Amino acid sequence: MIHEPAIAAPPVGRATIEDVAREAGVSTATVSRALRHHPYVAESTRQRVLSAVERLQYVANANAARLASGQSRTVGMVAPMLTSWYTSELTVGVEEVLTQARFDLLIGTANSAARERIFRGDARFQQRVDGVILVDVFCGEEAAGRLAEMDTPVVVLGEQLSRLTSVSIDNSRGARLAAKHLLELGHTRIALVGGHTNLDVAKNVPTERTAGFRDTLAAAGLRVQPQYLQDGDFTIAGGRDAMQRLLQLPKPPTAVFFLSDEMAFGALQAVREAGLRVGHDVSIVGFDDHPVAEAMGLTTVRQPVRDIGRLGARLMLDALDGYAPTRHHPIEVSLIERISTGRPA
Amino acid sequence: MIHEPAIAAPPVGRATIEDVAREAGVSTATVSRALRHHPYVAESTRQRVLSAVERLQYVANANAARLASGQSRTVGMVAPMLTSWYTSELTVGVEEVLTQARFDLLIGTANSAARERIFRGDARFQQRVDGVILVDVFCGEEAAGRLAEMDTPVVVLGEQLSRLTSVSIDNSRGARLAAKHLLELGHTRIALVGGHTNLDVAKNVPTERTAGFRDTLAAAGLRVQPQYLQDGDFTIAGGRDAMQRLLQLPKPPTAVFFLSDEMAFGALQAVREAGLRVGHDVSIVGFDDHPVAEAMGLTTVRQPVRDIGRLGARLMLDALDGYAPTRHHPIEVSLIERISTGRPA
DNA sequence: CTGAAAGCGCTTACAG
DNA sequence: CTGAAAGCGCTTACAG
Repeated sequence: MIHEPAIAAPPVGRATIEDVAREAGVSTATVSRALRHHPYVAESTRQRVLSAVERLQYVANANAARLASGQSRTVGMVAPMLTSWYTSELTVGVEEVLTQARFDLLIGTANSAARERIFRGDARFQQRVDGVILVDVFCGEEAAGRLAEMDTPVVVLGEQLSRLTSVSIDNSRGARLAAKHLLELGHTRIALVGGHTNLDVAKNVPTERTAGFRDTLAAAGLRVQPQYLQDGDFTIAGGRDAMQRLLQLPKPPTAVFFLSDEMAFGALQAVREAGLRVGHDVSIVGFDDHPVAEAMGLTTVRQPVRDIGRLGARLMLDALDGYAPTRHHPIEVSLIERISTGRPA
Repeated sequence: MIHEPAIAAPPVGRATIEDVAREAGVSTATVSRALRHHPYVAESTRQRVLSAVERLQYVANANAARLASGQSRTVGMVAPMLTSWYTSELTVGVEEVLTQARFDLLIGTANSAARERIFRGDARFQQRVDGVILVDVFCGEEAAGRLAEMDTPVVVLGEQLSRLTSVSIDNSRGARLAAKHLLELGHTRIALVGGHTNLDVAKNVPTERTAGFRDTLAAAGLRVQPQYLQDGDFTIAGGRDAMQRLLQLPKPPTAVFFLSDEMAFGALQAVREAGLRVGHDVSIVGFDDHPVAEAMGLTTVRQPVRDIGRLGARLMLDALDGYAPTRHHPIEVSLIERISTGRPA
């Protein structure tokens, strides 16, 4: 025996805009307008719609909305080394702002092939997104010019380009702060550990930091001796190896500036393994203010990575709103003094 | 003077399925089938469609596809403390697998209100996703039973629940490995630093680890003295404070087990600040194998967090494919010996 | 301020 | 194996 339901069954699955329209006694067009804060909707009508929405637990189907409006409400982000601390942190900031504005984030890795295509204006990526955030892609002014021509807004993070909206720290200034700190402590035998081999794209980062550091030393009449220049590969292990090489020198440096905190972490370990005391026998300065840096007592140049991501996302939203003066947004760095630096022994 | 284009202008914007159909001389239905590896499409037809797709640089509009098929191709993930290392790492693993399968990931924070709603089967979240991955939500068997009744598949990460598909390490076993290691080194004055205040939800983690650790000590006729039990808040700073308290004891422990690497990082610093040597005066064991642990020389219980995320995502995809035997998937932990542990002085 | 209707670009029974 | 056509759930000129 089959039972007929006594009354019409409630709609299975989620309520649609039509259910809301019926419930509120208006058309679907009005529901759509009321929900998107369209002007020219009578306040009383809006209230009726809102209460129907509440009763029905209505949530608009994003796919339908996007299809109908032709807006994907999605921002693409292209970055190298997705799993690095830096990129994760940036992503968290971007995601935070985007999510709040009900935008989706589509993440792509920037291997060289992918980058090529973006710069050529390949449709595949652009078609799916309303705008693109480029992280540490370092394409140069020429490619940037082409990107500026596209109808898809572009925001660049980590580099300054004259024709694109961009957000980045002043790498040179950060390095100068580090140099100044070491000079003030009285160091003269100063080493610098950077890295190039591991960086497919972001070559300007080591270049700018190295230049800034040298400038400040030069102004004090000092220079980095060739044997005090080491490649640390921008990895923990590389930093450790570089530090070991420095310690084995006949006349080791009394202070070392590492272009990233992770390299400095490796160095702290190397110093300890050598039975020396950090901040005493050797002073160490990093760059980043990695979450673990405080616990390690590492003096470092702090860059607010998550804030950079947040600002980048906000600029993208502005651009999508049509309000987008193309300009560069510099972000402040600062020196955080901890126990890894001290006067030379 | 206005120039008429000599030939029809190429379609502005992206190619649609209709353009492809025209180009290939078939219907849109056939294009759709050919592209989704539908059986019953003649090989020659498929080839023609594929080459038209290539020529037109066609990419299907995901919004339209999702709307038409009724599948969101989106998986929701709910986790506490989105910015913690653990959650980020897990997310990377989940995202990796999902992206590969062309699924989107929608992330939500599991504050208590949000969790409440999920367990009540609130439609808002579920409506937008095909399935939900719950991270460290620790809802208990009762709520899990309700979740199991839903038509939306659920995968739980970090806890074992009888009626849900789940992935987690054996916390007790990890702690036992740590205890065994310290016992074998000859330690008897052993402390344990856990934390409860900072953990809104994942209370079973400290509980299970603590129990496992005590069991192994008990089997050796030892126990953790009350003054050797400290709360480290599961933060770096908390670990440091806890270590300082332990070192100030009239008879400090010779070894300390920290229930997380981050707490252990803080402890390493405290030991160094006290002028003592890690692995010599005090042995320290962590839990996680955080990316920085190796550089710190920290002996720890390794859990493959990213792998857990990957497996969780794969199980979700299986469930969405209809192949989903509900069961628990245990993940192996292992002890990584480094220089932070040694024989008691 | 509001509604009827077309349309966004796909997918999928249904019929052949 | 393939096509015509309906339909997914919205948005948006257009007309009132």
